Amino acid sequence: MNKGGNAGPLSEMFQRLLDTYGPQGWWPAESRFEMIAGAILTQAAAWRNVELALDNLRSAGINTWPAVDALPTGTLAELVRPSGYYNAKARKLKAFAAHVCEGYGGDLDRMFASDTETLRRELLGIYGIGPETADDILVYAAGKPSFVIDAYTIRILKRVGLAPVERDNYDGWQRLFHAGIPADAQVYNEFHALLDRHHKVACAKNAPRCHDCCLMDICATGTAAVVSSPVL
DNA sequence: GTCCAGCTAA
DNA sequence: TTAGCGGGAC
Repeated sequence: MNKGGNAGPLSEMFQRLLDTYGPQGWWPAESRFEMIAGAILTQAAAWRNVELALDNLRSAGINTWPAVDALPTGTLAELVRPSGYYNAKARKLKAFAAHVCEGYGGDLDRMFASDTETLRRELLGIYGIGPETADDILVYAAGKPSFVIDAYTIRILKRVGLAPVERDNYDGWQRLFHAGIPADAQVYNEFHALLDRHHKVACAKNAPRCHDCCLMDICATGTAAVVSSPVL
């Protein structure tokens, strides 16, 4: 038994990434409202475009869930247009607003008072909140340890040579992290942010820059890529 | 023109 | 399991 799970390959990765890039200071939003709205708006969209949508909401004075609750869906859709899928996303924002307003009088602290698993199930029951968005909200708004899995996370881990014990799906990958890293919201927060950073600077989907990658010596793909094509 | 990518509904 | 939802970057 290793001390607090600190000797496993995931903890090794975390330390390497932290030493290389430093703390990332996530979530990149101005307020808890913008954090949660951003988590919904960033579904299948680049954060750059989400910022344009958040700017529109801010300019329109929409900065609370009761304000979203009171806004017509069509008006909301026009404001969030830059993030794409704007009609669907307006409906999702309205669903979250209705939930927090009708169930908790618009008070997020009251909604987030329950334990991690209870809150996660509750979030997944809201229209438009799937596993990744639920975990974004749990870690970055509620401060609860529920590891965020995204396409970048899975791509980097597969290249390094790690895989879930069970199914190759969201829950399987999340269980891999929960088994290998102590349940600490701050650590989950930082690790996910570092994986995003690593994807941007080194482990991109196409043409990863394996030279000077900080994980090179523990990466199954990187070491092979040096002598062949760097594209997986 | 091609790529990117989470969720719902069927 | 797959189609539909849409924008912006390149």
